[in-house]
Amino acid sequence: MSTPAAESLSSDLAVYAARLVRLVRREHAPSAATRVLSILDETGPLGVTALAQADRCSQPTMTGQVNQLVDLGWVTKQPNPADARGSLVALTDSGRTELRRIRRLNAALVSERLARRTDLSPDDLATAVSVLRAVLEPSNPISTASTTSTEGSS
Amino acid sequence: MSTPAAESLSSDLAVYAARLVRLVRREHAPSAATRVLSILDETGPLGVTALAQADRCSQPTMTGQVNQLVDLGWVTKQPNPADARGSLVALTDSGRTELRRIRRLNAALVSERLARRTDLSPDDLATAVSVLRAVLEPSNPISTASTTSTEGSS
DNA sequence: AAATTTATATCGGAAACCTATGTAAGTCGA
DNA sequence: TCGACTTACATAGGTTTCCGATATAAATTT
Repeated sequence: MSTPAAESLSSDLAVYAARLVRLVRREHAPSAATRVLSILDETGPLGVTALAQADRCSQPTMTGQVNQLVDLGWVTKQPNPADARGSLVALTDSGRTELRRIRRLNAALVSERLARRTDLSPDDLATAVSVLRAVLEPSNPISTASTTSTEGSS
Repeated sequence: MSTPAAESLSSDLAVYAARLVRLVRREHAPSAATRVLSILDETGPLGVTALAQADRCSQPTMTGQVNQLVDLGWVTKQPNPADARGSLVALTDSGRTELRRIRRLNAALVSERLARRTDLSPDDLATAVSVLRAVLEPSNPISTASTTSTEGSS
C-alpha cells in the first residue's frame, strides 16, 4: 500500500551508507580505527574477541587493529584479571580526544551538507540514525553467534 | 531544545553507516563492486574518471575496479567515439542481474531487521534514505576537484 | 587428567586504496 | 600550424584493511 518501493529503499540504505563511508574516509578518517574507538566508547573495555564480534570482523583483524591503536596510544591492552587468557582493551584519554575530533569532523561534514536541504529537518536526521541503529541492533545475529540457548542471564 | 544533540546525531550517522557497510560486506557483498554497479545503473555509461569522481575514489583505483568488473563480465569498456582518449564503461545484462541479486540481499537484510522494530515505519526508512542521499548530493564538492592549479606560472 | 572450548597471537595472502608518473589525445593561443 | 596546457587513462609501487588456517595457553567439562 503505502510502501510499494520498500524493497528498493531497503537496498538503497545499504548502497548510500557505503557511499557515505567512502566520503568520510576520503575526507578525514580511516573508518576501521573509528569503528573500534566508538565501540569502546559505547560499551567500555572489551576483550579482543568481543570487540571483533561487535565490529563484525575476524578476531585476527581485530588483534591487528588493537595493536595499531595501542601504538597510537589511543587504547590500552591489559590482562583481564578475571581470565588469564583474555585481555581488556580500553580507551585512553588520548583515544577519547581522537574520537571527539573525528566526531566533530563527521558532524561538520554531515550537518553542513544537510543544512543545504531545506526539506530535511533535524528530526529527519534523528530518524535516519534510529533506522541505522535498528538495523545494527545487537539483538540481531552478530553472525557466528553459536551461543543460541544461553541468553538473558548476567 | 529541538536539536540539542544535533552534532552527536550527525556524527552517529557516519559511524552507523560504517557499521552497516561492514555488516553488508560480511554478509554477502564486497562493497566496492556494488558501488560501481549502482552508479552505472543510476547514471548510464561513464568514463573511468567520471566514475572515480562519482565513487569518490582515485582514478587508478577505479581503473582497477573497472578491469575487475570487465573480467567478471558485469561491465564493458568501449572506446568513446566522441573522444579517443576516453572510454565508456557500461553495465552488461549480467551486471544488471548481479546488481539485482545484491539489491535483493541488501533489502532482505535491512527489511528483516527493521521489521522487528515496531516503532519504526516504512516512512522512517524512506526518511533515512533521503537523509543519506542529501548528504551525498553531487551538488556538494566531490572532493578531488583539485584542478584549481593556481600554482604554476604568473 | 584428558578432551574440549575459549581467547589471542602469528603467518601468509587477498582486496581495496593511494600517490606519483607516463602517454596519448584533445584544446587553445599566437 | 605549432608549441603549451589540459584531460583521460594506464602502470608502478606501496599502504591499509581484511581474511582463513593454525598455534598456544588458560579455562571448562567429563
